Amino acid sequence: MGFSMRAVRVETTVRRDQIARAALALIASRGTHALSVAAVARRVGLVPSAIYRHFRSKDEVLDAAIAHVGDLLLGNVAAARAATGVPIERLHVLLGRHLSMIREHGAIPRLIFSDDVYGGHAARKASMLRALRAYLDQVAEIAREGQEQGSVRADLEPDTVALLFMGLVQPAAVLWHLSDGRFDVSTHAERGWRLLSETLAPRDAGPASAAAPTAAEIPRLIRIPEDRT
Amino acid sequence: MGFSMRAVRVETTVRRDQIARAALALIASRGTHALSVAAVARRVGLVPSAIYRHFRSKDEVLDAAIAHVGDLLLGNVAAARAATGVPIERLHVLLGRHLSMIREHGAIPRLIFSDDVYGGHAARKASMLRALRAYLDQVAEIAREGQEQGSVRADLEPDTVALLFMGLVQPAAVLWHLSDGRFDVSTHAERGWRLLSETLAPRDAGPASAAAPTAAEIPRLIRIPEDRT
DNA sequence: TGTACATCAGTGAACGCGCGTTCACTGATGTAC
DNA sequence: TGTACATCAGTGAACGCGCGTTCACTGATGTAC
Repeated sequence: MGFSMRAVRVETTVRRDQIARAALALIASRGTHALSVAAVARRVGLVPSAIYRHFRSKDEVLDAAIAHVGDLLLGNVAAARAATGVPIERLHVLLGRHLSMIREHGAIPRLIFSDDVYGGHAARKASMLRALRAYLDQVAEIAREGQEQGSVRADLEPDTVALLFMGLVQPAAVLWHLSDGRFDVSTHAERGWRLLSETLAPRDAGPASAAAPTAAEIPRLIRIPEDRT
Repeated sequence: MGFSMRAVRVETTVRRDQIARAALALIASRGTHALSVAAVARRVGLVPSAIYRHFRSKDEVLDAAIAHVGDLLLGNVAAARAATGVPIERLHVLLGRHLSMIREHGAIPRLIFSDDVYGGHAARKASMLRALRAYLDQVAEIAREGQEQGSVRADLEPDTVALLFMGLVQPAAVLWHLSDGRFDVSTHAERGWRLLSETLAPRDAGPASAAAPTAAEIPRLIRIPEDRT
């Protein structure tokens, strides 16, 4: 332990990936201020200055970690799609995967809210927003599929469904983290899901609300106008 | 501008409050890593070392800011209670207040997720959890009042209602921040609220779900076991 | 197949900056007599 | 009412530490001939 040995040379495409993963793991376990170049290097088995062979700055390492988060989220959607063809069940599977992702990589919410994202360059904030939006769009898309086949109320705006879905996950994540894992995420998720799926299901008899607008006349909510930069 | 002048002497109880507010304002506008002793001092009109006449460390300043957040949240509940006596309307008013609080003091979510809270002493994490829990308890209490007078479904666990309420606010906060205010919070909130209030309302005819457990047999969700420290 | 050279990942020492904190001091406000 | 002293908020210089980044170097891998 602790003795030094020259690390084996690895090509930069592989190292970049290792470094991004190490950065994300560090944030997950100890927060973004634990994300030092030295810590990342140690985790990968390199000396701090070696990081600069693969990234131009610490900022770029963070950007790579953020991109990795986006990949993980979309990977969950793909898995949920593969698991079942029934839209409602897809959402249920996705919920479960998202929650267990939080239990493992606590990183996501910490990254989203971290000062490094907010305070950083506008470009980084935008790429985080893009990743989140892509995820929400996927959830909305599943809701839309449900509407087409009649298992989801037609008067709901898919984007609203996506946001409610996100609202099922986020508070759970906050409490879980703050309580050091003592908050019972799965029980909350089950109860929340029961209510959400109940809300999504079409009413058995008659229109739910006479004045409910149709999907067509509701402007999109998640489509945020692009930044002018 | 920029010339120096000895600050007028103010007693420490007042200064402590000024400093806590300044710290929160700084976090709100520029994130927790903008919370330097120097920045806080400048904002209050003091020299950095003067902070140490009122707090033993930067950590204590942060603790004071967190306590202030708790006060703001509970203040919103009191205002909602004062505004109307109808439980459902109270929740609606509270939602509106909470959202405009986010628009002004972006600080809350940033603080909750900040590394300073997570990475800091367990005591700080615990006090943040306590503040949040107190708020959720208040929301649950309002839901319970609604159940007593029959305007909220009796088969819902009040704590679940509180978490769903929080779930209405949080994603909105995230998107609002990431999009630099371009995400339409109030539209999302209105749609989400319409669905939530619909979900809370008792079904007109018959039991919503035959197997739905009664409130009495559901263990409390938000009552997280105390830490053993 | 062998030799010479270019490429590029890894190393460790050194730098400079920001920031939290300490400390001896100043001077105004409040209190004791 | 006046004088002497204690208290305590405010000051500015200085410290030490952590950390991102640079740079000249090493040495293994790949390529040209």
